[in-house]
Amino acid sequence: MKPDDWGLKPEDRSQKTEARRLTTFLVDCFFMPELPEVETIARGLDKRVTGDVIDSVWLGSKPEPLKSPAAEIGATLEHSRITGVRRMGKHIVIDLERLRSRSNRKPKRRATPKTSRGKKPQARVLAQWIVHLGMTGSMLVCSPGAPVDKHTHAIAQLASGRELRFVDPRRFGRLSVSRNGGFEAGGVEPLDVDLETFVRLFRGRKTPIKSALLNQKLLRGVGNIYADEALFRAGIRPRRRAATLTREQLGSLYVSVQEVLKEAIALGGSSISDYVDADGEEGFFQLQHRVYGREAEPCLVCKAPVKRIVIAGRSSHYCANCQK
DNA sequence: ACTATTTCCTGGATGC
DNA sequence: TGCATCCAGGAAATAG
Repeated sequence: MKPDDWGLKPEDRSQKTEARRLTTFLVDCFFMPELPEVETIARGLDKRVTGDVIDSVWLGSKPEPLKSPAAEIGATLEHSRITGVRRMGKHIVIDLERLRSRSNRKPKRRATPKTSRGKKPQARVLAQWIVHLGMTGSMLVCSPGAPVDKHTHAIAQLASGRELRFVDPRRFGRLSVSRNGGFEAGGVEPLDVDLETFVRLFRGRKTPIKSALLNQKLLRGVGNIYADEALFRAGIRPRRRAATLTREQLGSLYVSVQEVLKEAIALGGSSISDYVDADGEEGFFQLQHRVYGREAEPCLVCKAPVKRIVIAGRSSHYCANCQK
């Protein structure tokens, strides 16, 4: 898109705006992982690594990405079979089934806990590997020979001969394990929640609706981009206090949030197949943003310039004409 | 109990 | 050319 297409003279745009647009574009290239991206990545991983066994684990020396003690992560992941990969909020949850180690198998120790004795023949010790991608994190399924990125923080060697790698240059991502498989993400799933529960989330809240949408303890999975997009579609300004929204507006927001997320998942799902492969990083189609990153560009509905303000330290984009 | 603000972290772009 | 500064983001920590 060239300046001419926007109907604006180049001198109308400040250099700062230009720089910000460029930055937003670059951020886009990283595919900031919000709910739809994480969903797509989790599905891709599920297809690739479910059934495989983690033989051994290497963890990097940088402490930030590790939320659980390194020793605990290692002990939990090694000798575990991956039974599935799914998404909870913005978290990737890798379900694990602990396998008895070789040394334990020899003495034929009784593996069945007393509580379930007689019900099931073999004990299934469940655990979970929880991954949060932060801003720039990625989970790659690689061949062992693939060059190791310098920002690699964890490598799980799989019995199939492949490796599952966690790479994150900015180290906002987090790794942790849940030894009993009881990870709780907090908040409700935007795509599962019913309208009544959704409406109740915002009752009596004085905080701007944008902040409430970003609060993972209320709704989990919505990030800065999809919050802006959902509010635009619902015709609600990001600074509106949550409690002041009418029931009708909340209903509209409910629909918009689900619409935006579902559309993004559909787009991701159709093109993500190679994203998690180190060699096949083709990226994936993204939902056409209507306001996010479009400061000073004409609103796609009314042509008024899109505004940018800062809420809770995050840039927020909206059309002052279409959103009330 | 809520809400608002600050902090962490890097790489790429800009400013002087 | 180079060095300092800014900026993006999620969530935990801190302050009010």
